Amino acid sequence: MTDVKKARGSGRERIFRAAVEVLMESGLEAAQTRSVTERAGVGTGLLNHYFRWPVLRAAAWEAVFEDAPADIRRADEAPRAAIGRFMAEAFAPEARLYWRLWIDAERLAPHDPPIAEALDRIRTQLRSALARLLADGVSAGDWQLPDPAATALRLDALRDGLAGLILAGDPAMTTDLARQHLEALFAMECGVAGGG
Amino acid sequence: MTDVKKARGSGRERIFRAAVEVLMESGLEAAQTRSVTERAGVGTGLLNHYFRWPVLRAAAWEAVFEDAPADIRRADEAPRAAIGRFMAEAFAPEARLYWRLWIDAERLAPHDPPIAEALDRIRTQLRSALARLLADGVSAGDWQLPDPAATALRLDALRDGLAGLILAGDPAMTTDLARQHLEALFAMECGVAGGG
DNA sequence: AATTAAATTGAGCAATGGCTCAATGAGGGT
DNA sequence: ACCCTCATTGAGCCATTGCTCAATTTAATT
Repeated sequence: MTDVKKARGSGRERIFRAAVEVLMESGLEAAQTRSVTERAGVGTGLLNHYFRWPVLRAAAWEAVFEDAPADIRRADEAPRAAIGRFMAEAFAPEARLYWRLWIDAERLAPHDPPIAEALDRIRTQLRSALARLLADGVSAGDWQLPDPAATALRLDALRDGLAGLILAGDPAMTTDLARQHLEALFAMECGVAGGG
Repeated sequence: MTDVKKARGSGRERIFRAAVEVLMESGLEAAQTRSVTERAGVGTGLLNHYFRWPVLRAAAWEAVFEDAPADIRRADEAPRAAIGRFMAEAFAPEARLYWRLWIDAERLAPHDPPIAEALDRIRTQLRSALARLLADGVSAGDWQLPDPAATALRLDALRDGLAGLILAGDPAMTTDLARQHLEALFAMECGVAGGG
């Protein structure tokens, strides 16, 4: 070994943390074992000693999204404030990394069981957190929704679709416009007449 | 050469047609040059003599979607009928192949210029065809929409998102449910109160 | 037939990327 | 010291895949 280990912890932990970092930088598909071992400062063999790449990759992916469901509605946050944040953060520049990871996971899921399982877990949690938030807003009288769970699913799916357009470089789609469309859907869901 | 050429035409044409077939069977990412030459019944060198793989792949992809924009609204079809078809066909089993090709293209576009250009062309045509259909329905008094173009974009994006959920194997999403959500959006866009 | 150009072939190149494995190092227990 | 176990290394294996290129066949022209 050279001398200075940048990161603390055992090789196993360092590899896992490095995997998370590499995923955030490169996305799911471009990420490679060599980038991970390089960043962790370990030999290539150690990664394969502790992990299988598809499993490590899925675990690191899940770690990235671990806190997301709880962040839908923060402690003591009013439903209105949480929805405001949801809209504001949905297409914020800082979210780009997460869109890419998310859409990569959707693409890989059919051929990558570990990713499919992780995606299912996080998606279920995210969607029920959003549905709960919407239902709480109804209880609080902030808005009306006939079926909060269905609305959550549509908001989720529309956000996915809009994020996909931005990532795919659709020249007619900007982050601002995407946010407006998402807000338009929410307004319609609440019974306000549709608009552009 | 063996003897019986399955397909007519020059090697160049046979390769192109084989590429289209392989795309439909394998999707954009799984498709390989060897599958194409094998199916075309030609040597591997011939493909590279006439094409560069990324270019051929994008051209074949575009050929698959070539007729789609015109098929949004068929000749002498009433707007109501066309929208009905749009909803019915959006998640039909026969459409699965196209969803996969579409979503593959969105994924590849950032790193694959030929695909990006083809995707842009088809997307623009599809979206304006849908917007025109929606506007015609307004003119015909079939429905009311404050901004048909914006509605077209939202229908487009929601369909993308829902198709992505199905393809990614979301256990909570079925083709029927997806159609209902898409129809729910259209109803809300037209001013009918939202529902699940 | 001879000549030229175009079509066609397929073994093999080169780069990629996950993973193996024999070797080495580092403690812990006796 | 001796042994045993676990951590660690990294050169190299192996499969994949787009693509090259020298050689061959086919076709048209004179």
